[in-house]
Amino acid sequence: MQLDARLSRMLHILIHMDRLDGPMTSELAAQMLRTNPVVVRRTMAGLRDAGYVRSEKGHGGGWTLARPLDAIRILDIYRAVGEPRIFSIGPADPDPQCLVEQAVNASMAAAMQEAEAMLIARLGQVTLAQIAADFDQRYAALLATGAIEPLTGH
Amino acid sequence: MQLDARLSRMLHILIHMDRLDGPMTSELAAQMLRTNPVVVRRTMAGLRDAGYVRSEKGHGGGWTLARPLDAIRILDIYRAVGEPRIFSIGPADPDPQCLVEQAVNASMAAAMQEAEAMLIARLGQVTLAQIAADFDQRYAALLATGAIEPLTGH
DNA sequence: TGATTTGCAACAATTGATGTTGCGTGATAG
DNA sequence: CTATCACGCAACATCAATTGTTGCAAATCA
Repeated sequence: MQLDARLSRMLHILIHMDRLDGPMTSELAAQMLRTNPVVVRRTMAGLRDAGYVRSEKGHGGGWTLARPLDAIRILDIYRAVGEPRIFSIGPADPDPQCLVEQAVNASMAAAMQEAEAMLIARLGQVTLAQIAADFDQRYAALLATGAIEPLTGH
Repeated sequence: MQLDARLSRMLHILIHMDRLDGPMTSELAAQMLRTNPVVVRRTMAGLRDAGYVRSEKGHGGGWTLARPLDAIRILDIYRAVGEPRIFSIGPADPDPQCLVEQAVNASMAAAMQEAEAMLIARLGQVTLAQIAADFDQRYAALLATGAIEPLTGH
């Protein structure tokens, strides 16, 4: 498998959702993510169960934010999508008989747990509102250069 | 794919190689790793090219260490196996047009680069001799409990 | 009633490490 | 000199998890 993009995709969609008035359909989200509405529903299901978004069926239905962006941290979404595996490297056998292999695993696990703890801590410090603010800056900067027109979607 | 165990496997085998007098055949290494000699040769090829091991063909041939364990860091082996991808999570599109997605990517990349830098730093601080010393402690501890007999392979 | 939209199950596609087979090459023993 | 051993390498199969896709049921609203 290549990279697991579920977290990135959800962050992306949630910020768009915040800027949209009215619910966002899975169809629209899928277009933004260049994927399939089913993939959107499947991934978003975790966010709904965790209370970060709501879904409505039928006419005028779709997805809406259940909390403001400043009340959602990246870490919250990471957990809501099921805390996917962070590392693609790891031990051959997590609980080996061989004492050499046990020593190798212990050494690697210590280093990786430290790195993981740092990453988790970082994800807990950044809110989606901060990412949205970064977007606003990028948008304003592009406007200033004349590279894009005001009000032409992002 | 599940976990990429090439680094762990090579660390494991290199320490065994150090404790063995005479070359280690790919066949023996494969038994230790519960895999195939071809997998061993394929993965070990990088270590040979980087100068950490030597390989000899024919009768009495096999693999031997080219440096003492205290002159090999985990980081060296990580690089010798081709610096495999560390994270299994990542952006949907590494260079998106969408400014929202750019902001998301920037935020995630910053956190992940910090974690990666910490991991790399840790891997650069641990030598294989240190892991071997940890093994020796585990071995002595098991001997003391009477759980194993002296000189019965590990 | 019909159109819209989510919910969900089932299955195919994709990707990269890993597993496997086969053959060539070099080295050593006898 | 021949047989055996062991690496080198190419080619292909296997596996696992996300992603992609199809189909159908259920709910909502005009």
